[in-house]
Amino acid sequence: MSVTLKDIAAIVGVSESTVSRVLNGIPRASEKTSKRILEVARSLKYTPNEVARSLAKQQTHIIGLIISDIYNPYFAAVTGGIEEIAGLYGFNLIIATTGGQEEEELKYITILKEKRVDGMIFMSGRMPEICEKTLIETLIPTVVVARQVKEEILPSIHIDNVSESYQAVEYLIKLGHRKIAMISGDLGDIESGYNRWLGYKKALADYNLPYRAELLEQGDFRMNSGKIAMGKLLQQNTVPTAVFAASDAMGVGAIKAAKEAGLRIPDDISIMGFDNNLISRACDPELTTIGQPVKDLGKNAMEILNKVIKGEKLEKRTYYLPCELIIRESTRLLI
Amino acid sequence: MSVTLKDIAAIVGVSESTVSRVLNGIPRASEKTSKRILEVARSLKYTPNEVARSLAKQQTHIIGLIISDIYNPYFAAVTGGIEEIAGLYGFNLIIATTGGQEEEELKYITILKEKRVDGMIFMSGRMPEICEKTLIETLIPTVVVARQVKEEILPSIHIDNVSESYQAVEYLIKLGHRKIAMISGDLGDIESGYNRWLGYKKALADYNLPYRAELLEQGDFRMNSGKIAMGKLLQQNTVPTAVFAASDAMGVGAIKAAKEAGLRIPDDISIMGFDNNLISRACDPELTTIGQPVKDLGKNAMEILNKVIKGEKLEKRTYYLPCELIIRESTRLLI
DNA sequence: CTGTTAGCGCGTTCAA
DNA sequence: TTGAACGCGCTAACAG
Repeated sequence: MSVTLKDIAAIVGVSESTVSRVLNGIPRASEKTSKRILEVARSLKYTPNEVARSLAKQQTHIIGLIISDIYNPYFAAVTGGIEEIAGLYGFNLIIATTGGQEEEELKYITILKEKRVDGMIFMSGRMPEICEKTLIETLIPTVVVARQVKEEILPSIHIDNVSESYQAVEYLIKLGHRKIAMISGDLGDIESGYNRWLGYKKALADYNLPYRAELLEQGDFRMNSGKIAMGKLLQQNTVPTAVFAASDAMGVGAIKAAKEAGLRIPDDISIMGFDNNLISRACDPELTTIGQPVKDLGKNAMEILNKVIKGEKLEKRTYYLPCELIIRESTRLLI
Repeated sequence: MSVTLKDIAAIVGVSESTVSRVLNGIPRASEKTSKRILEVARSLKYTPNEVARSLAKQQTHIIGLIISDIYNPYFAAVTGGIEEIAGLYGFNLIIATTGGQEEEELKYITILKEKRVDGMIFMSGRMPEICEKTLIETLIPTVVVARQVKEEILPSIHIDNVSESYQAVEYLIKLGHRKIAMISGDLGDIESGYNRWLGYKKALADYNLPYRAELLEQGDFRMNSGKIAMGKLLQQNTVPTAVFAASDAMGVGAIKAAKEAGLRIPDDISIMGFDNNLISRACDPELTTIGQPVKDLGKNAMEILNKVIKGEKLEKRTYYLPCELIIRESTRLLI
């Protein structure tokens, strides 16, 4: 097939190990043979066989990423962040998409283990117990992204929805708003629903603003529900001067409704949306952003994973994305 | 480390080769030992070492994907398509993003060769000669996506921009439109610019509609340029009843301008955009689509690559995505 | 400074 | 039906 160490050794008239050392830049071989070896290697277009090397060194320099869906821009962004940092540390990325199906997830955990990846990152909508158990059993360094883990064994990283939502609302308050409405998602969704609402409530409390039930509308994170919710908000007595939506999609919906009602944005009303990276960037590339982009979630995950692989001790098992705010100013979302 | 064939062999009291055969389902070994081997393997949670297997069999079951940017939903979609089909054939995907930089591209071609991937898919904004040359030299089965290749060596697959643009315009014509404007991209861009414009022109000609220079405006594929272009189109004498934009982003921009001018869509004017998957889906998940999704580009690429890997002969070197139309009806893009 | 030897874990003849 | 032996390509420990 392709040229090997042996071939080079034969031509130069030395042993394989000498060639290996020279090619790996290991301490001083005699300059003469060293030079000759490099020459021959180049002229033969020698390409080291990483598979053989992996077998010998028991490490593949490959990270396995288990993800539910790459079409989703949110996941794509995180994936990009992971790849970026992985490259920095000399890792390549194998991606495995599961469609969020447990069966597929288990299948890929096995495949990645067979491939002897150096580490894994698991990011899915849910974190089935069986998957967590299987991941732990592989003994392969693994980091879980954005899901609460049962056991405190696998390190995980999350977006701190409470704190970020808090800061978004705080931002509005500091702009002078007093009547701030919220379009939340399903409050049964602990992270994106309940916790974002919690942050909203906390911010109001801390700034001594009354929490008014009529200023809360629930949606389903999708655009149309935001539009409907906004419609309701506009029809009641206390019309808000600002609205905070739990997803950017709902934020866009809210903008739609507001404009249809003849309101100007942001002159008449400010609308802010929690960035899920689904819409904002696509709709307006010029959009100003505050805080860190979603891809940092991936970057951080990979940084943590790298530490685990290197055997460094982690300060904690549960990390939160150390960011200010992942939102965009709705005023720029105008279409 | 982990349990190997040898371990199992020792316990059962047979040779490694027997274990290997049984575990690989190779012809009949005596049922008794066979069963015992499987038992032991399971109880020891034996996981075959794919790295060793790769070395022995000289195939890794890995496909390398070289891509400029995973954040771009267009590339993400193609990637998803590739992964989907790759999985079907038992391949895993290593992704390498290059930011479109030649240097990085060359670097990754080398890395993937070292990793002895079974095949590669190259998809970038451009196709530098040096990259093409390097790809060919690797002797690894490779398929190029969406770029014209110099040599007729590497098989490639493209979107047929002329034909699709033609069909988009034809669609509008069949809806009864006679004054159809086009917002093109940079005509210096052969594929997305010139060819889409060409399809537009051809369709008009085939249906005996006059080509009017004043109905053509150029943009830069981005939303804002579409808005500006639309503004100009609306200020002249012959106001079009339909507009075809060379990108969905420009289509959205056109919609913006039209609405600001007080036009209702699609009642007053129809707007259609060439789908680049950048905006449409994000802005309106309910959007009706015509034709095949972008991800099919990836699917097809992987199907072709698989044939090459299997050693099947290809009927041709240059493929076109066998689709009708990759567009979306602008009327649903309304925001 | 360099060669020898011994793996890494598995697949695959070729005999037995 | 099964086992022994060798090879895949490279690394690493130990002599020399």
